[in-house]
Amino acid sequence: MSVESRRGRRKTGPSIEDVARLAGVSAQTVSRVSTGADSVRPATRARVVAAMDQLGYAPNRAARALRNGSFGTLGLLAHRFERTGEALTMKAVVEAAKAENHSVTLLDVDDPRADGWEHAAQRLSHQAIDGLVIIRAEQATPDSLALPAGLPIAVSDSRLVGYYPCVVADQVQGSEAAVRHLLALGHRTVHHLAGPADSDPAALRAATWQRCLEEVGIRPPQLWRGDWSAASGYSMGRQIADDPAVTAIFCANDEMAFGVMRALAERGRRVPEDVSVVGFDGIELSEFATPPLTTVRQDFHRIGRELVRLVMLQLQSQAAVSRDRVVLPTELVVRGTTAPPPA
Amino acid sequence: MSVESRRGRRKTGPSIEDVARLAGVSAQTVSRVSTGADSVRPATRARVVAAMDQLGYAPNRAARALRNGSFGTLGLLAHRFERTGEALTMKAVVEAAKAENHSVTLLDVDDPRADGWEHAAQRLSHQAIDGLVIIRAEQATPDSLALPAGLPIAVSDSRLVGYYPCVVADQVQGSEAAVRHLLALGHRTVHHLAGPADSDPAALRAATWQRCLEEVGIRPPQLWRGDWSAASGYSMGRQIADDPAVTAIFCANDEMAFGVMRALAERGRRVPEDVSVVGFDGIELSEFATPPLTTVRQDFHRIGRELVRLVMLQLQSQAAVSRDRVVLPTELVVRGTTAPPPA
DNA sequence: GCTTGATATGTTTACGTCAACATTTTGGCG
DNA sequence: CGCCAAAATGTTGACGTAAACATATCAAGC
Repeated sequence: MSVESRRGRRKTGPSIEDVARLAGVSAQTVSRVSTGADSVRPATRARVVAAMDQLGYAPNRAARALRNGSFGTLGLLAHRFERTGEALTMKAVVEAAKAENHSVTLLDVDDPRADGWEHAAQRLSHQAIDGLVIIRAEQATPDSLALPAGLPIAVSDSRLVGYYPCVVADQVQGSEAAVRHLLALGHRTVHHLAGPADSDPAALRAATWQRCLEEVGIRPPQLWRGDWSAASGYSMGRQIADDPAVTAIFCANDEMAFGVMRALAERGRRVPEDVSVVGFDGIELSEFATPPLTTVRQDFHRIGRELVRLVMLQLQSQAAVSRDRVVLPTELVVRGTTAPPPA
Repeated sequence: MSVESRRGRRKTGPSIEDVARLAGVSAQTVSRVSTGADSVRPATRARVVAAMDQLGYAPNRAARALRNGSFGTLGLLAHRFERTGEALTMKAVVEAAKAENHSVTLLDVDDPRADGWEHAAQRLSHQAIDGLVIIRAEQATPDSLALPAGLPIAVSDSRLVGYYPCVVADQVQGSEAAVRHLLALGHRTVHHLAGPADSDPAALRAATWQRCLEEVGIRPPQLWRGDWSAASGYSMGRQIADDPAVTAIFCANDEMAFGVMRALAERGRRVPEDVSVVGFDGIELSEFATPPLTTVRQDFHRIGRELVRLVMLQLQSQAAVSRDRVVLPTELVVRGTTAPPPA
């Protein structure tokens, strides 16, 4: 039968019927073999399997999804997932989902500012997904996401925390460790290069930095703000580097720390002899900066795994899952960019 | 009706029938509105749309896929897609697919060495995809991928090139530019830190490096081999740095260049005064290394777009697409890590 | 060999959608 | 007003699968 004759449909592979005919059994028996279930005599099973192999049969997922009402697919909503942290989380999500026999469909949001999230949410309902993982939905607010009711969801750091089951890294602990480490080295104050204002983790890191200083009676200096990119770190760094009073900079992520370090180098200020720098995230390259970057490591892999766990939990027990956050520890990794201030 | 009563299926949203009933039309009319097609009187259309909104109707994608024989989904097969190059390509693939109204499903391969690709290919046939994009399938060979016949495919740099429609960056041109740049600066020879032996792009870069040297009568020195990671660059770099004859290193990617530069710094060899370093890829952070890394930029975004284009081409015209490769230019970006050799 | 209870297999049906075909309504024109 | 083509809407059926139910086959005990 030609492709055209089939009412405009694209050709599909051999069906369960074809296998049944060849194996001399009913379609249902083939289905039983295919789902691995139930009681099928070994001889029959072998015949069916042989027929499957011969025809190159593979179950039609659309039909299965329609029949079962589930797709075996999780949606992954993110923007800028080419960033290291997002990419690592994503990787873990895919792995964890695979362990649960689910695949992952990427849902991109190009410009979250311009109603991108709404559009993504709109498209969502048209997607074939059983659950949704949202990572770093920075500009998204609970209202802006008109999510289908009953769709299992888990979110990572973002404003959505508290509205959905969520997984967060311990921003506070990590930021405290970073600031206190610098103070313990003898720095009179610590400057902060924050992430964008609409980012929840950025706000948390900045607030913690401020509190840590105030707790020891230091009035926090002017806060600098970047957009997570190394380029923004560089352009801010050029300004920061001109202030001789600056001896310690806590950057809200590693990329910006790279930018800052380049700016410092260009201004002839040595790291760590003249200025100490701390990053956040613990990306692979942070270890291979010159000198290696002191940073706060987040376990992105575990974040991804936990996100999937939360979604699968909702998927399996219809019951609602606690909206409390799962908090994962962070860890200060002291390397070569921090030292006591110049005498 | 309760969820349980529905024969164990998970609940699905309102169906086309529900909308039809509420709007007082037939299901087919709702379908027409939903597909945007055909002739529906404005008044009728409005009634249907209102009913859709009221019920929060969204077409069931599984049913649509079953009916149409297509899923509106592309598969993206990769391993280590947390790497910068892969992540950027992926991002472009998702964007381009979205422009074609397709979503992207991630297919991970954990350990390509141990029959990972076969498994991935196996799972593939169980996936609900209309086409497949393979990026950097390093260990995969055409034979190891028992891909469903007739599945539109496009591959990026890998051994699969030549077997499927493919998109590659111009490794040769980029590598030539890098090596010749170093020679032009006056270096007596150029060392090479290659990628893993089973990588096609790595082999191409190494071969081009070798040829460029031989063409000007230089006998290529020992080749060093890493695994793309910064850590491998570092450990190789520690050995390379001990050889005082080394004044120029062409690294097969930027991450390894970072590792090499840290190793050089630890050994007290200055970049670029004592040793020049060139990377490959042009990742964001390369610009913010200290000093900024001279590298060969690849347009990952364009690679991703082209991959999708090739798949969509096959999807639309049943005709087979040329298996010739689409070659995209690369560009040497000279920054701060290259200089004439020490006198 | 016959009954019985278990185990293996077959038959029917519905999942939600949309192409094809059938039917009704609309509007233009004599 | 009535006729007819064109436009709008309705009816039917099939896509491939698997649950529910129905039937057939089997092994064991008497």
